Amino acid sequence: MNKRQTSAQKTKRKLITAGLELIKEKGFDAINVEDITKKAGVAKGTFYIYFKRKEDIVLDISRVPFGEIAEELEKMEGLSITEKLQHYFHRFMECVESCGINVCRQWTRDVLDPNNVPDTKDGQKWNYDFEMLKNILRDAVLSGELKKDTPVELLTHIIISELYGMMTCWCMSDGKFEPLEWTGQFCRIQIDAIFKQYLN
Amino acid sequence: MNKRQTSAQKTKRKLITAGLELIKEKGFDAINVEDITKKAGVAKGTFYIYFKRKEDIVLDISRVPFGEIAEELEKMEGLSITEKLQHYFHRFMECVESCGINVCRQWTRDVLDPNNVPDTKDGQKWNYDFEMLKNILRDAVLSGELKKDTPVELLTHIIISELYGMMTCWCMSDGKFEPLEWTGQFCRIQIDAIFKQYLN
DNA sequence: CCATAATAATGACTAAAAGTCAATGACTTT
DNA sequence: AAAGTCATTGACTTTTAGTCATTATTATGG
Repeated sequence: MNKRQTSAQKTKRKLITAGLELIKEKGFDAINVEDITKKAGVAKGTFYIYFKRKEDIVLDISRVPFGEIAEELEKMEGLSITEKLQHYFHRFMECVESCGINVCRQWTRDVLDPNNVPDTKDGQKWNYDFEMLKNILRDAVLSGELKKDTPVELLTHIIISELYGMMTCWCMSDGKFEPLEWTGQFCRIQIDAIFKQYLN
Repeated sequence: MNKRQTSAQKTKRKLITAGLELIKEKGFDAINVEDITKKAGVAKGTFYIYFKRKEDIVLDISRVPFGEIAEELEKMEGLSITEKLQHYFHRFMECVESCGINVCRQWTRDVLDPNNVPDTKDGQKWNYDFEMLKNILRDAVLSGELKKDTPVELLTHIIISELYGMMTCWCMSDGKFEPLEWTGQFCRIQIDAIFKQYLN
């Protein structure tokens, strides 16, 4: 990587860091693009080199922690499908907690309309949770862990629905409960109920 | 009700109708306040007599169908708690479908931050689903249908999380599945799993 | 090492639209 | 019928997202 690419990466990182801090503290609607660039120590126009629209920075902010979980899950070996999902739920809510309610709010707002989510370099929508979870379920079908007639696509939607449901509800309630307590108490039950009929 | 009040009510209804049609068709972000007032046949300023902010109209738009369900549920007699909730899930998704994806998207965006949700005349936040569901669960505890140590508040959050999870997921997937099929296939399972340990 | 090309960064500027408010006149009250 | 109330208006202000011609910096190649 040459000097130019390094400094460009550095600038983007400065924007993401500044954005994260400001959104966490004040909320997305309460700040403007210039607040972010001032905090990052760059000019306003620079923001639009790295992000097409103001909202787009939130996807990059959350891609850092949430992207890690997806990688973890893909690497994981020797666990049952339900154990894998329980782990995923737990880590997801850990990220929700660490990102904070304002970031989660705006993130959810963004992904509600996939047309507003820009493709990344590798041509995937941010919401690659979906493809990743679907692959894991499909593998479980192929390996015989799940029955052949398992409706993989629908089940994937249900898992996503559980994850984003928890997050949405947490935001709506203004953070009235502990995400991790929640997953601890109910994830197992929900996942077991969903998969019961499809486990071999 | 005198002539003034009647005409004011009529104007508000015109705005809500115009707003619903435009948002359904084009999406909330793609229209502006003047589009709505033009369609309703009033001046721009009139909008701000009835709604503090542009977003606020969406809450009134969705309050019509979703408010009805809450009333239905409160009136319902002679049903078990799980039957009541199944009915609620079903009706909720019926409303989701009839409102259409653009309205649901903006509605979800709005309620994600309760601070942005204005109180209604009766001093309640829009999200009175929560209070209503909590009351139903509390009644079930009092009547002995549910155990005394049922964590009513937490269970209410979980039900809300299931409802809004389905809706969020539907919006995220750009309407890739049928909400009613979904509830038909999975509601009973989810609700049974959640309540199993608390039923007497 | 210098000339030229390529790219990153700048910040003044434009455009769009949210939200305000003083003025108007239709309706209500006394 | 005079005074008062309140819904309505639309021109105006304000805010801010997003653009773009220009400048600064780094890479390239003869």
